[in-house]
Amino acid sequence: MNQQSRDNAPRGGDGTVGKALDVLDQVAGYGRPVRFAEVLADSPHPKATLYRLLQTLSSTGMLHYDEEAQTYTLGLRLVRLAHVAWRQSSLAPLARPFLDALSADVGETIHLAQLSEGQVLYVDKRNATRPIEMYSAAGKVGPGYCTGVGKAMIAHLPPGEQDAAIDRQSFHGYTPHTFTDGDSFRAELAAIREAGIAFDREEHEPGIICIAAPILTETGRVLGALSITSSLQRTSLDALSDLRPALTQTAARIAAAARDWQFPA
Amino acid sequence: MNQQSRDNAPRGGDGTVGKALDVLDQVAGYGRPVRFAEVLADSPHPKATLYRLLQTLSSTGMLHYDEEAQTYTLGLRLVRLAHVAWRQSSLAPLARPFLDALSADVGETIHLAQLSEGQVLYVDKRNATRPIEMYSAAGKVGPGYCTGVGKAMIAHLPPGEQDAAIDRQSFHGYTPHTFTDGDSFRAELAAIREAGIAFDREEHEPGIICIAAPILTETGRVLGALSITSSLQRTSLDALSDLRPALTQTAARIAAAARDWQFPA
DNA sequence: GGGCGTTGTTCCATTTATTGGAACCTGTTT
DNA sequence: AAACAGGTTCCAATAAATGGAACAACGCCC
Repeated sequence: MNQQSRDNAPRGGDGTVGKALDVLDQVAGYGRPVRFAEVLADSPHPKATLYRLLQTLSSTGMLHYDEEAQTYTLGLRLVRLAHVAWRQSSLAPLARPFLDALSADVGETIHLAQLSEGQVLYVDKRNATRPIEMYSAAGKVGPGYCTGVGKAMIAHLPPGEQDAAIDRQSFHGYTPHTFTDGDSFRAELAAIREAGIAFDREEHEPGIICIAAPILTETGRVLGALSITSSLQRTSLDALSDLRPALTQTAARIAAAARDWQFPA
Repeated sequence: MNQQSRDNAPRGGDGTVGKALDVLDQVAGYGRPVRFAEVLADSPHPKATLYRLLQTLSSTGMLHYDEEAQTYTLGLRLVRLAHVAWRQSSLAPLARPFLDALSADVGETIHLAQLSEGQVLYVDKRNATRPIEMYSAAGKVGPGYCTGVGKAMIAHLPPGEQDAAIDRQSFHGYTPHTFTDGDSFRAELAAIREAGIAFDREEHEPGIICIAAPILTETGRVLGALSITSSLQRTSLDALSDLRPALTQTAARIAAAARDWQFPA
């Protein structure tokens, strides 16, 4: 919620549908029921326009209007759609056994992420102590420019998409180590592409470091990224680097599984 | 997927946004990557219109277009939105402890459902043997007119919404016991409202029976429904009826929790 | 290798929906 | 009673969606 409002810059732009979906994102951003006036205050649209957008979204089931409380909440139609989206376009169901194996192997926190609108969407997670509840991890969003997984994915994007992704970054300085401008970030991306692996050197949270590898198809397309995260209190970047073989091997296995598993039809 | 294609009649209708969302539903309905021509074949829209609709949805991140395979899949933006929708407008997170208690108490399969567009959306589930994986249950959709939870919810809808919900039913005869027309269904609804409880007498699947109770606010608004399901091999409707107190008590507790838990803000 | 059907994409005048300023309700406060 | 804020409706100007048809890009069969 805090960093979401900072890094979210959806600007779907395109036509009426884009505007409607932006409103949807906005309502989602509150994370709680909201009244018309609240939405209006944060909206670029005039009153009547926003009113009808909300009405349209409600009548289509994407939003739910609570007449008692006069508030809008996200609709159940979204949950329905997302269930399909999850199984269909997320690596999580497929990668699960590989994550389990890696987790048992290295015993550190593991993230599986994909790129959504230039941001990092965590689709699965493993914790050292005990596995964290699955759905709570799915759907969490983080910045792309200062996380290991984000940098690993953006670094391996084709040039055009990479530029688009960089344009979407907000470059907020979370820590002294955060890249805060496009130029130094591009240099970092080049280094990552060279090395085939990305590090998070306390760029998002102080004391938190990680090593991340992209998950790529045979043709080099970015499917997602995998990371092993820890803290400086427990380990060091050098020590994390020792886990690189396990990490890249798991990433390769997930990529292979993704290739074999298109269309059971 | 099988019964989904039979009972799905979203017809969001309203304006351009409604059409776009219908296309989204359609793509979701395939449950796999689809090509343009496939979508076109099942679409009421002319080629050019559908083309731009898909383009718009892709550019907004609701759909993802795979250039390699030339296929459309649901986009990750949906997963992102749905995560919020799940926590915000689903009873599941709140009802979880009560479901656990009921499950431990009665030892039968338990469903927690909500009404979405006239259909039943299962938002949580407990199994007698061992708890089923949570997310796989969330998002599953079933018919409203031949499930215990569906009938319990529709029976307690205010008249206008009830009519709208009945209009959305497809009344497919799954079994000899299924209600297949609006009139007999309305009579059943009246009986359910009278009794305060609904039974599924093998109306959806042969041999499967259940007892279901609505979850209502103090003002009588339908929040969802709760059911205990079993099979005729293991028990009977009479035996299930004995569980009625446990069921209604749990439903009441969930309703109370929902009342207390609006806006922690 | 040249026709030829299939699939996907673009064009553009017509049609239709969206827009937003302003007026209008409705319940609440001073 | 009057002022007020949050909601809702109207309607002509405006911008977007529409879809028929023409166009491009393959792959396939002869």
